Amino acid sequence: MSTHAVTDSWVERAEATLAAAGHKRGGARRAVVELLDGQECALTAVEIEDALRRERRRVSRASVYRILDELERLRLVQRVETGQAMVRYERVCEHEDHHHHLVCDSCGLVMPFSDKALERAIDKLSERVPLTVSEHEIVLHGSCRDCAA
Amino acid sequence: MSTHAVTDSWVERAEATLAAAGHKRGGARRAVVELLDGQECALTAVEIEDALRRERRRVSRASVYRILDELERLRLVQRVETGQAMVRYERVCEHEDHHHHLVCDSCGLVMPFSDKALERAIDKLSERVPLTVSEHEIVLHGSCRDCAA
DNA sequence: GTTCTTGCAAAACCTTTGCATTTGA
DNA sequence: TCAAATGCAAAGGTTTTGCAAGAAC
Repeated sequence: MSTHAVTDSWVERAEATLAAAGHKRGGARRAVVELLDGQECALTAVEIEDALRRERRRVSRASVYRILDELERLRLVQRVETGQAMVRYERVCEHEDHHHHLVCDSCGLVMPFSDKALERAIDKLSERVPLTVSEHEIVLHGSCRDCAA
Repeated sequence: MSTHAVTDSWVERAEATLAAAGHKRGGARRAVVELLDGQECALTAVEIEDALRRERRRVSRASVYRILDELERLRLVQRVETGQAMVRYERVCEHEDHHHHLVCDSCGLVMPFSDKALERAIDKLSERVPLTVSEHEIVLHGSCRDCAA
């Protein structure tokens, strides 16, 4: 659903956006950006730190948070609130289809899904509401197949 | 949109459900339940504590959390995740129309909204997804009228 | 050389837990 | 009398911040 041919386009956009915003390059940020680019779904800061440690690219937790914060400000990543105490983050791809999340409340599994009818309903609705809507987030909670069994 | 004629029905249902679950009555819980019943939208634990202090019904923060936790377990209240660091809680009314939330990212204002087409889209979608869906949450982010001006 | 980046440790913040006391049935 | 409810203080877990050293431009 996400990483097809153009593996590096989001990374490239991220680098360009960061440079345009006056940032210098740094190893920690590069590691986080590259990791996020390879993910199908949203990760927590701790998961990011652990994944990087596993690939021997240790980055301090404070840096992970600072980097995510900056990427979010530049709209390169977005937060995903799943009601699981820790915030999750995932890259934002222009042109690629927008997805939302399914959360298994029993084991914590998070999966992406997308639905055109839902997006249409949201778009129409967004025009009739007392808010200039910039983003929306939809989370479905329940039991995944393993847990429901 | 919410509190019309039957002001006390949710409070009564809450009392009955709590009693049926083997709970005794207590002043702190009664204060929280009555406060929630008068709200149009979701509050955080701290907001609840402050509101109760203002009406001279001081309840310790630990009790507020314990009470909300129990009310949530009994499905009398539900959590609302708005991406604002603190979890919000609001009462759950059967038969009353289900609503979702608009969040102003600049001032933090939270408003309810509801939309039939959106609910239909969610219901249909819920059948086609690899999760037995029990709940869903929709949050629209943007700028409220005051902040967009 | 100046500014951004990073790590470490400490702080801040929200939420939960342990324990002793009070209260309800 | 027994179980539940409550307050207080302490602990837990996530996220943020201060500061100094290092890297980029």
